[in-house]
Amino acid sequence: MDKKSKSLSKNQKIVLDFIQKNKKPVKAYSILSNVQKKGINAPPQVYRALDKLIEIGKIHRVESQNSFVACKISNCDTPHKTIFSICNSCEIVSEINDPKLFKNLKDFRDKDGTVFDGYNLEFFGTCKSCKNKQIENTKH
Amino acid sequence: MDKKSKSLSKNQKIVLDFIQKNKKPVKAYSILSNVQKKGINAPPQVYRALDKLIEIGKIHRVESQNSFVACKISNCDTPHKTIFSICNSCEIVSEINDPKLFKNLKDFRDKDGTVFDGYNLEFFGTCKSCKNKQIENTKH
DNA sequence: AAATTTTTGTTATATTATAACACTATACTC
DNA sequence: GAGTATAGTGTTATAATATAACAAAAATTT
Ligand SMILES: [Zn+2]
Ligand SMILES: [Zn+2]
Ligand SMILES: [Zn+2]
Ligand SMILES: [Zn+2]
Repeated sequence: MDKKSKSLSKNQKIVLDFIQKNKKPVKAYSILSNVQKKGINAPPQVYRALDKLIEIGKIHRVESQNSFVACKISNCDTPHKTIFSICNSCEIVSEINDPKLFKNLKDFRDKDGTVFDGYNLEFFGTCKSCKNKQIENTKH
Repeated sequence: MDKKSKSLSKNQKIVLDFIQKNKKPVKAYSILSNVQKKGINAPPQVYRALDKLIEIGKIHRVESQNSFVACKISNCDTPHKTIFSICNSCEIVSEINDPKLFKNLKDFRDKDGTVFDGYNLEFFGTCKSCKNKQIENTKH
């Protein structure tokens, strides 16, 4: 029985459910205030659930934002092998599923020949929607 | 006159000097406590200097550690194009200078064709020194 | 020298995350 | 199924990281 098929605890379900409902990444204290009606009262309850959900790969942490987002890649059952694109303007985050890039990163060795267990890659730019808005604004 | 050749202010010099003296990344409040004797009294003074030093590429932020490290790549004059290897055990950080990987990341486009301004890549593993220590320990 | 921009110093506060402890639920083992 | 180990819960307090806001000084530009 692998990690993924183990059933989640009550708090883990509540937190995961809230993260999955959001298109954008969410912050820990935003999660907290949104799930208080479900009986989660304090930060440690949220952070514990987050830790577990990250460990089993259901969510990822967006390091540059201190935020958390649901995994969008069905077979992403491990944590710490993540690639995101992040819009500098609207802060929307997309998980990137690019086989060639995966391979490049998986095969990477440093000068010593050290193999790495995991990685996190975050690309920064302006998303299509924000770019269009900027063009709109310069027209007027 | 490019950003790099502009001379640094007093506080910027103090903070950069301290970061460069350290082999490992340093935390903001560790910087603060270590430079108080030089007349830097409060967090904003440190964070402002850090922001500027990051902007001009003299230092980088290690996102997964909330820490700051001097740039080790002479021609790394832009921020936000960074690759690090990080030891899970001793937390030592090395900036990676790998032309092939640079090219892969520079050339990456998402499905939309969006071009990215920058990226941050952090590899996680066990450094050679820590791996050797682990082997030592299993011997006894 | 006046105006603008950058940097400084300071106080207060916001945001993010964990320590510690007592207790409960679930899973595992014999 | 009783005993035991493991994982999860609830709670309070506090640690660690980062920024807002404002007034003053210094450096740079015009
Ligand atoms: Zn994923
Ligand atoms: Zn956007
Ligand atoms: Zn660098
Ligand atoms: Zn190490």
